[in-house]
Amino acid sequence: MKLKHFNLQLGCQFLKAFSDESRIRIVHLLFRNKEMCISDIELVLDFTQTKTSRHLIYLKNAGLVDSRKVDQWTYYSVKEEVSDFVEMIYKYLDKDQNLDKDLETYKTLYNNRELAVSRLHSRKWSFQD
Amino acid sequence: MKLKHFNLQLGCQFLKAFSDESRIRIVHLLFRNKEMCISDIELVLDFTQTKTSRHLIYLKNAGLVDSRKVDQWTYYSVKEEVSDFVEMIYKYLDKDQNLDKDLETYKTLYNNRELAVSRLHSRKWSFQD
DNA sequence: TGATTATATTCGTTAAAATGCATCTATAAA
DNA sequence: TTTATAGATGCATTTTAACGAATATAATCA
Repeated sequence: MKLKHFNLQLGCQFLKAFSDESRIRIVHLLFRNKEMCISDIELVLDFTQTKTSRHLIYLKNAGLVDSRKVDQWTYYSVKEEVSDFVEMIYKYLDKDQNLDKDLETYKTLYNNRELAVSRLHSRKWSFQD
Repeated sequence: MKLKHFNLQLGCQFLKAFSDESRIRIVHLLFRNKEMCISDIELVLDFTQTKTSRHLIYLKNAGLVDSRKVDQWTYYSVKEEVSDFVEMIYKYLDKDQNLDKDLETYKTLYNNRELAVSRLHSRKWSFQD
């Protein structure tokens, strides 16, 4: 954690963000896959668009994630300043298999090129060629 | 953490327990002072009786604390099986000074013999003598 | 036994959180 | 320019959480 002004309220805010199972699963995906857009998270976790978008905005307001816009997609990622905190949390939560299943689902969809990020990555390849 | 069956739901339950500032302060006191009764926690944190009792029952149901009855007092303590988890949490939260203030308040009241636990301890001394 | 003290619980209120449906906006593609 | 897609948001609903006041219970003490 490289946060300059850490206090009880902020810690409480972070922990509140992790008090919801949906958000735990979302942040886990972001943490393992670097960045993801709303529609891909929807697909992997089988959440509605509203639910997914709202949780990501919540996480952004809580100071846990960043976002960047690429064409019509908004890619979210875990903020660098809180990566220590997030890593600490998942050191414990990772013992659960359901989180692994989410990663498996992600991989399958990614390999089948059903995710928006697949296209982003192949675009990167063509830039590199 | 020496929990045999740790899973996402349990982790979520633990984190939910820490999503409330009052509970963060309560568990902090228990963690640092080994065990405390409701009335002492009330005094130190300036909480009402109802509020204090309910949060402790919440924490007990969540599997984070144990309780033992001594005369008319109920002493609560952090469960041994989750002490690793709790320690991890406070490794981050301890950066906040407000938690220190609570400990100071405890010490002052303790030294002034205004806490029920003071009497419990002096009873222990007399047993040892 | 009656009074006191510590804690739990019942009842009711208020606030916050989670979520869906429908809609709006922005961007890209046809 | 129309159409399609991604994402945000307004509105409404349901659930959950936090909390106080009053009361019940249990144990101690005079």
